[in-house]
Amino acid sequence: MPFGQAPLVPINSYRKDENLWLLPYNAELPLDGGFPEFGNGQSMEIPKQYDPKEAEQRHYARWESSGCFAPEINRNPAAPVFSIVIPPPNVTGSLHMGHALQHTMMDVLTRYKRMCGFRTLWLPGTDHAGISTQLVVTRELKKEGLNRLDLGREKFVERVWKWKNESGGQITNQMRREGASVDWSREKFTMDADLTRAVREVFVRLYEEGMIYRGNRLVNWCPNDQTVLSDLEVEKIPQAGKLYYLRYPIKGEDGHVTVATTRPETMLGDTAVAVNPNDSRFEKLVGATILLPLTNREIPLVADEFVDPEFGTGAVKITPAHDPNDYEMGLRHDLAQVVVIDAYARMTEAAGADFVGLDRYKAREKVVARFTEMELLEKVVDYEFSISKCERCKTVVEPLISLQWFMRMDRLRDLALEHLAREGQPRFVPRQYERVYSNWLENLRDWTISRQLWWGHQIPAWYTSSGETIVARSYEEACESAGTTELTQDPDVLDTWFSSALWPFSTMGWPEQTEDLRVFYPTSVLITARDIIFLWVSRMVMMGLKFIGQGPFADVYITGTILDSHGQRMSKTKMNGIDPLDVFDKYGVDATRLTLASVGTTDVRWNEKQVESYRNFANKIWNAARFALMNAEGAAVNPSSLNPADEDFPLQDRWIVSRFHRTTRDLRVALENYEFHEAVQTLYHFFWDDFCDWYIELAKIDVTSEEDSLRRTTARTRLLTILEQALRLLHPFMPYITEELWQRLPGAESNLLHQAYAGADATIMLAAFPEAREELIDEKAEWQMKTIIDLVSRVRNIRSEMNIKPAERVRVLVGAADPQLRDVFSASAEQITRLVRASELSVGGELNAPKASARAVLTGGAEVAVPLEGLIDFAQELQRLDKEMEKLRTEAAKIETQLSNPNFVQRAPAEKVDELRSRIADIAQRSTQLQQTIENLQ
RNA sequence: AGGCACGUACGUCAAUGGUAGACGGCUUCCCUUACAAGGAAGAGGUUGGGGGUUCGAGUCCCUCCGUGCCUACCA
Repeated sequence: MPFGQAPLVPINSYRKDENLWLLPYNAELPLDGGFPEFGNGQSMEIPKQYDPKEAEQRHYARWESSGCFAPEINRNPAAPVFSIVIPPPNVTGSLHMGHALQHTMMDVLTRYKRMCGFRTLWLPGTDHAGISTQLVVTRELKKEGLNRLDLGREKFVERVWKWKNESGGQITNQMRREGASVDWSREKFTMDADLTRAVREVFVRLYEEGMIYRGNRLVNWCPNDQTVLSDLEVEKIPQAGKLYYLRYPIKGEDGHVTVATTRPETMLGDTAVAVNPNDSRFEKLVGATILLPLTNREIPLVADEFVDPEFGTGAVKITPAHDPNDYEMGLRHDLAQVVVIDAYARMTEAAGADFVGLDRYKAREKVVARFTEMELLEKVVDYEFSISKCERCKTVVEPLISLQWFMRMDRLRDLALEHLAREGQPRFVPRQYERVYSNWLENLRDWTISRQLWWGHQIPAWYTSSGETIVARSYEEACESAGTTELTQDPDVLDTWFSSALWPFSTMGWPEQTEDLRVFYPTSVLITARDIIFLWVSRMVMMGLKFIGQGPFADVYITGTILDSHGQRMSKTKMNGIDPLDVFDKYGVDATRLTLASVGTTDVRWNEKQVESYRNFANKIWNAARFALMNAEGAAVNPSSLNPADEDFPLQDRWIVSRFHRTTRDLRVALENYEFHEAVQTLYHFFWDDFCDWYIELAKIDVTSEEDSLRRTTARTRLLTILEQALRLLHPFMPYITEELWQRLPGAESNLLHQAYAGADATIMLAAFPEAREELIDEKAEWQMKTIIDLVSRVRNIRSEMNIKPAERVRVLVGAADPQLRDVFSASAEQITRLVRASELSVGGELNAPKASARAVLTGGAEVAVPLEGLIDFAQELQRLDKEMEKLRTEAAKIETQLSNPNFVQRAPAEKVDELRSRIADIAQRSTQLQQTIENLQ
């Protein structure tokens, strides 16, 4: 069971008002029926604290089974398309922070576009992960005292499938917990029959075009995993080592040449010594013959530009069979390749009778000992260099000459570079990765695609008894082509990344020209981590261009990395990983998603406090909804109630509508530009600051009125409607809590769905994402509210600074010369009175306050006074006003400096200059009034 | 060795070249019937150092210092 049933936890048992209200549906989870029924419009008891587990258990199965995730839910044939293919996690994997991060972003976009009415597909699946999976099963066998050779290939592969079917893919259940709105009906696995078919098709076509070939090359070999590795699967690790200076005698002379090496044991396979042709020290020696110690071989001294005269002794030993550079040089000089190390990193017979069978490191000691005996070891110095290790098992890789399959990359590379140059695709976010990507492509070398494993796509090449190679789509086709059934298939499998490279189109049915391929390819965006730009992103681009003729995605978004709290990378070996499932349990999925969505493209340290604050935000949403629902009688969600053209539209309503549309606009822009952090900030502040702190407080008087009036119903309707709209904005980020609350709102029904989903079950995930209506962004209302907020804040500041107890009522006097301003204050007098806890609020043209008052000057020139007869400490008040004055002076000084600079006035945009002028005017007016106030006090 | 990124409040991070912000933490006050996982009011910054471009630089350029990451065929 992926997510266990959470027990009901008594809420906050220490609290005096502990409530044990139970939701009507606690006894049974509605997993079988429709969406839970909530009392539409009837008042109901709702817990004070949000329990995320409740909602998390309730909705996912419902969404999935009612087909909400599948693009078919969209009934609009002309709908625009949005598609993403998931970077397939390893089938052996379990969810880690990196997945959770990427999935959150993909889900946010997918849910957003779906609500916008797009035909939306997010296609899930897993990767067969060749080596990892084979190792997992091998370990399992080991516990039974078996190894894979005991079973044989066929049985072993069967066993891996069994493992895959039983234990693989736990990550898919974890993704359900995340709320990922992927279309499970299209789930793929890289070794599914149809994907295997695509793999073979690609292999055969590339082979036929000469882009796949088999040959002997020096490759990276892992002596532990017994397989070849591509360059990208090898990691270079700096390491303290030694540099050995070995003397090689020169034939026919007394002298010797000294070479420096980090790997003395390879000298047994040397077939030359090389020097730089321009190195005068060795000029006479080029062409000489060297007597290679410990062997009976004579080797030439050759000249090659590659040799750096500055390094070591200027003379280099050449071992073409065991070093990549030497290999290349060997080809240039037609040198013999003497293989002295085998696949198990042991010395071969060619290394000589004294060394055969020795491990490479034992052989090293022995070579060094012999050189010492013969007095041919000149010196040994400490030396730091990079050593190549197998990325997976950390064994030191051995360069070996081996018969493998390779893919020529030159033409594919050119396709990708052209795609970038001509169409600017893929577009990388952030931009700088474009260069990383293109630089890598430019230096691309052939790709070793065969692996000596059993688990994977076996190479579709067969050999006849006479050694002929047949590459075909199937055994049958191969037989036909060979004219015999006596064929042996190549035992190797393909690099896992070969099938991954085809993922964006193989998952959509290619090579068939399917409807999915036509509709959903190319995909809209790829969201992934930067470490697979080369391994995966570039290869998908090349394959997509080659086989479909179009790049696989328009945009590539590269996420940052989540580091641990000390700034270290999270890793299994370091045991410093944070398990996203633990975070879900502790703070809820929605809060975790908000945290993750706030991670941009740079690395961030994991900060649990951040999750906690978003958990609090979820609770805030819950309680705002709780308030609305507790006061919902007689009202229901009604979008047409938010038309400010209607009469009787109080300031707070005009204002919140304006803020809402501004928020919607900013949010949409942020999402379209992948500015997730910006999007979250925008939502957070709209909901908490605008909606909760001000709108609800201002609307409270009407909404909670005892009397059943039209005014009350209207206020309630608007509150519910704004809330409903806000939940829609939040939904892509916080799918669970928004659905949970939405389902409870009276009037939240199928008529709110986007028209593309007409007829579907009512769910917020199919509700229309709000449109930003510019004409409803009301600058005047926002300015008016700003003055009210300013007034309220000033009075509160006075109360706080004067130590007036919260319970104590004060008189508040406002003087405003501007009649419009007076109207604004008067119209909202009731609300202001409540917010500043005043006994009385009077608004007049000028301020007639007793001397013993605390005062403040507002933006726009209004003044406010709080009479504090007997309470006021004049010295303290003076200090407070001085501080205020100081603030104004500092600000004024800054602006003055700018305005007094003739260059600024001349060259800055007029708009900017005007802005500063009006600000300075406002400050000047306030300063004058403040100064007057201060003088009156003295 | 090259390349890229980063360095901003006590912490973690934001800021199309135009008034440096958020969240957490901290101080003071408040269990005010949506929410103490809350409310109100505050304190806290020469944006790593130095130079330059610009009317104006956290932002662009140079340089130095620190920190990460990636690429590379110096034995």
